[in-house]
Amino acid sequence: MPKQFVPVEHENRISARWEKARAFRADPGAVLRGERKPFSMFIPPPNVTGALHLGHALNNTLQDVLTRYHRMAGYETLWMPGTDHAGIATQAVVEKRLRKDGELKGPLKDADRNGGWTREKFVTKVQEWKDEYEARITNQLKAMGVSCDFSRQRFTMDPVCAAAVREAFFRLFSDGLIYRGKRLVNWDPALQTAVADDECYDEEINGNFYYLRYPLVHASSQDPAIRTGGRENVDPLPLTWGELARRGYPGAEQFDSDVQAWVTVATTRPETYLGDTAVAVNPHDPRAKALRGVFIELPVVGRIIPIIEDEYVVLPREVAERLGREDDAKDPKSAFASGFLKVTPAHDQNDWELGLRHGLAVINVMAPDGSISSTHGWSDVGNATIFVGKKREDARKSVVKYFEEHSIQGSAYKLLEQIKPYRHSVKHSDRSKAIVEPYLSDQWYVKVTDPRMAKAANETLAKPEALGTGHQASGKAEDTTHLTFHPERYAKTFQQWHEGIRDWCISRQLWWGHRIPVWGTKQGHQHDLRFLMQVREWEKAGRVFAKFTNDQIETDAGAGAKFPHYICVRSPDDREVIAAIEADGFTQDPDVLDTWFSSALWPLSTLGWPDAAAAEKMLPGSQFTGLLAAFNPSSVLSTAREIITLWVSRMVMMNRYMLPPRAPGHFAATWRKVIDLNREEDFAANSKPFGPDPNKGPSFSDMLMNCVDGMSVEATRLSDGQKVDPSTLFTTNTSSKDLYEFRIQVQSPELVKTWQLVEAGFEPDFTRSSAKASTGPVPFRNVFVHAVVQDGEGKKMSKSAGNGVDPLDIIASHGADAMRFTLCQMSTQTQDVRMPVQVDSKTGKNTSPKFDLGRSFASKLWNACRFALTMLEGSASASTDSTPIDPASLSLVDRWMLSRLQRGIAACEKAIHAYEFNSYAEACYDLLWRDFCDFYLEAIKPTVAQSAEQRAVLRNALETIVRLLHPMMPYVTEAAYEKLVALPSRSITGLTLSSGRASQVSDGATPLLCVSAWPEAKNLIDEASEQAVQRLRELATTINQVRATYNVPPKARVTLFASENVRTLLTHAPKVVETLSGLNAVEAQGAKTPDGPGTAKVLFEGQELRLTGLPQVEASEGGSSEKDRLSKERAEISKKIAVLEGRLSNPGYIGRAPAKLVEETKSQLHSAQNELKVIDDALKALG
RNA sequence: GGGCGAUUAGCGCAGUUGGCUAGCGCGCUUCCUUGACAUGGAAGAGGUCACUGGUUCGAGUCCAGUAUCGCCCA
Repeated sequence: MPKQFVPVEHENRISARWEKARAFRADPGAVLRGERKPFSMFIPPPNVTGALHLGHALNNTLQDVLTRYHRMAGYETLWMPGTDHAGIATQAVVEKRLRKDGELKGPLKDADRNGGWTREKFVTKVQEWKDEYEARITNQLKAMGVSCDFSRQRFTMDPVCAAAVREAFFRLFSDGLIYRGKRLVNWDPALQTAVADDECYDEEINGNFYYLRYPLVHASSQDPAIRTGGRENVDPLPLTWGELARRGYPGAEQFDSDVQAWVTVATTRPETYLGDTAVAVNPHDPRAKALRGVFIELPVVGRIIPIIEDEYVVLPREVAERLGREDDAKDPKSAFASGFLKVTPAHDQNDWELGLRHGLAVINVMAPDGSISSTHGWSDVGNATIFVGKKREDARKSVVKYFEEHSIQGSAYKLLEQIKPYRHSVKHSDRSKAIVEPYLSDQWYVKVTDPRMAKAANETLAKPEALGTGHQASGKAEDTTHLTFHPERYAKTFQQWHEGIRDWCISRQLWWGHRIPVWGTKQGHQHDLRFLMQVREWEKAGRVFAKFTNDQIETDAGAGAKFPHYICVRSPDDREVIAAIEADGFTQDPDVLDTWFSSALWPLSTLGWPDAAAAEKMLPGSQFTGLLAAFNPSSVLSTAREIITLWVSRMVMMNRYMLPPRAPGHFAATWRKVIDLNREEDFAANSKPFGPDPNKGPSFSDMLMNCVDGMSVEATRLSDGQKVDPSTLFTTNTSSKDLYEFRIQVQSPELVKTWQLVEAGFEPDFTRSSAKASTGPVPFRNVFVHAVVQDGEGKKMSKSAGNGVDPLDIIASHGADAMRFTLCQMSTQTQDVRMPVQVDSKTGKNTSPKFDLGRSFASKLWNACRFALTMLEGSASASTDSTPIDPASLSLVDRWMLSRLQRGIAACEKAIHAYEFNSYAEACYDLLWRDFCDFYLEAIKPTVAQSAEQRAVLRNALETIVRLLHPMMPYVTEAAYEKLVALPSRSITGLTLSSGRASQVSDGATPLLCVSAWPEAKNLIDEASEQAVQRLRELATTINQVRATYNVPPKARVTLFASENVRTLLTHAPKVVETLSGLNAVEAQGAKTPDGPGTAKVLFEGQELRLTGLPQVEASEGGSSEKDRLSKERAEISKKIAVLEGRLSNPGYIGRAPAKLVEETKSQLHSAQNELKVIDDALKALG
């Protein structure tokens, strides 16, 4: 074996072995035939926007630990890999790259200015980017050593995923859960698309509060102009300060009574005043009463708008204080507030809501690029054309300038009262960095506020008492509708998210993504009646779903109904429908779906939903059959905190909505298949028996004729929808030949193996409408939320901050195992973990000293193997005995080692089941380093060459440790296993190291560890041995302390004079302490025990032993350092005695503490007092 | 604004139903290139467990409040 473990010499080679053996390929049949329990996970698909970072490395390491552990523990494991198309992010980076290369000029979607970029051409370009990064990400994952089933890798825009998106959209649309809505959205004026909240970030900017004076006028609320926001036929009369004073307006007297009065609004965005449709005042404001029924004439625009009262308006601080409203006065905004709020429903979220409450008009004054525009919903422009066409920033300057240069009519009061600097946080778009504009636009929404969505998601948190946890063996009723969070507290985040959820805007004005499968017409389109009747027919056949604002199409359409129509087309391949509706003037919606729409379907689409057979046709050579039944619900989802709201929620809603409820047991309750009895092969195939054993299984027709218990079968003739008695089919009666849909209802899943249904071509029934309730399974039973990796200062790692660490750099410098061990080791239950970042002076790359720990640990394992191998190889021929060794026949240290192994196995299992990865790492560390290397290897050195039994224990112990470590450190353990497995072995009763599936799943070389079994131990715990070894190690430490005190050279041997009691202990472990503490002999203590220079007293368990053969140092020197040591020890013991005495003198303690504890305290005190006495004697002897 | 987390040795962190004389790794000091491993070994220094109260025989641990830092959602 080479002296060092050099990761690069093994990693690729071992990866290739795994790949060749197809070691990570999941077999749904093994689950559905009941051979193995399933363990499945869906990878949170990384964005193809960029390469993986350390956060990914952490998450994927933890997932791999879970996967590899369960694979070894005998589960059929599927870890589904894949990537996400990340619509807006990827489009933005590709646009940026094209601009940088000079290939793209002007706005992408502006055909006249973009240099000939069409949608198709651009998508091809993005596809290239995606291919590049998908490959890069896959390579990174493989370099990390993860055991994904790469043969099933998916991409959210591949044909299989696209089919799922299409079907899900169609169903939601048909069920009324997708609608078109006009709302304020976060608008990115640079990319010209709606963006989600999570695609925005807040950043503080230096802005201003502008104080604008709005002149008051008389008007009537009956005036149509006010309701519509127009100004026609209105000739408003100015309202003067004199009038306001008479109305009781505080402070009105200080102005000339014949001057037109005004109110001052404070705003950070003066340019939006063009779209104001009201001014709001707090009803508690003393000025509010006097303003009732008063109107405002917007300068330049001339629009007449009302003054409304709403509690939302912040009171100015001095007003709030005068009113005694302390909470209001504390609001930092109150320092800037004028008490009057301009209301622009089309350009501010809060104003939008105010507008809804007060029924205000909504006037959009901007174009999609953020410039002021009179063609996007603004008609009463008046004299404000001077602002039209200006960009937001320019418009702001112009408006301010105008207000500064103009005054209230007939007075010297400027329209601009003042400007105050104001620092405030503003939403920016993640992708373009542009300031987000709240923008009124038509978008598609999923009605997640419907109980079938949000409520159904929250219902998963209520844990049914009777059901077990997710991983229980089948046979009992299994819980498929409950979700458990780890750590538990995140359930609250999940729950509160759904309680406050708003409908989900799913349309994005992008080119990269799933095109929305809806065709629409413009308002006023004239339809042909016969065409509309045809649409109805297609709708009945499930090929389209049409939405009309009025459902009376037969009558209205003929009269040329004037409302927008939308038609959702179910299949992208339905050329007939698409051609017909396009001929009628329908065009497909240009927008694409939010990326999360396809991500939400990830647990479905990756498993071939909705149609496994169709998916297999799309990808020749692929296998989707049975995947969904076997692996959904999956076992656990491992993800980051912010993902709970973004992704977890949506997957839960979709899975529950789209999938049929599960039968008690594990699989679907209803199974469906369409058979064409016209076709000879269908008839023949389905008349035969089926199942894993063609000779034994019930025949298909038996099943159909209700001959199998626990099932009921119904058949429907598709041509006319008639129910048919299944027992009349599959005869030679030619009249029965037709297309039939068979539905099998499984009542007792134990009686019929799901696999038989799958093999017979049945699928869980996904066609049944789920419109009434969501009762389907959760997509995963557990959600594990991992910590966020930060840098040493607690800052988020990011490229721009330059504090990111690239996993590939760490793999190159330390090895994948070292990285993985370190990540596990630091993965605690807290929210954040810190990773101090340093720049490597040699490579200039970011790294962290934390990874040294992992490298040392891998190295330790390698060297332990090397030593063990020299011991085992040298004497390999000595024993060919194959009978298991009885642990009782073994030596003390061997029994101790076995006992530690059993505890180590249990500790690892407990930690992994609890998602406590740091505990798992720690358990491995202690077992390998502290127990196996520090003690066991040292302890057996004198005897192992002579003892075949001890060599067997050594080999078994090492192999156990290698197996325990494998999920965390797959490469070094696999490499070590290659060496170990070549040696003959002899088993030990109670310790099982099974070869698992290594004989079936192989690359033809030595058996692979990754498909071998997790170690099992029983009846190996040996308290007595553990106690004895504890004593031995303490004795060795004590002697070493004395040696250090007297500066005994390491090679020098000393002699121990010990009591009978101690010598008995030592004989149980011959030469162990001798080796650990450099003793040349152990003698009986007695009258002849040497004393004086060259000797020292050793205090052990309250006894005084003696060491001789120490260097003849100056008595004073050795004595004084020994005195220092003893004094210190005395102080500690005294302190301990004080504590223990204090405790025992407390009557409450004696009375209330458990008796066992009190006894323990007493004996502790006793031995402490004993030790103190010995120390005092020793000190006295030293003078 | 709502929710959550953190605060323990110079640094990074454990400490899961209260029993602790508070541990681990790195770093630091002294010594050792002993035959698996210097990516190692032996010995050692270093802490009022953020603060203030409370519950309890007993609090790093439970409760209330304060401070600081951070995250998520608005």
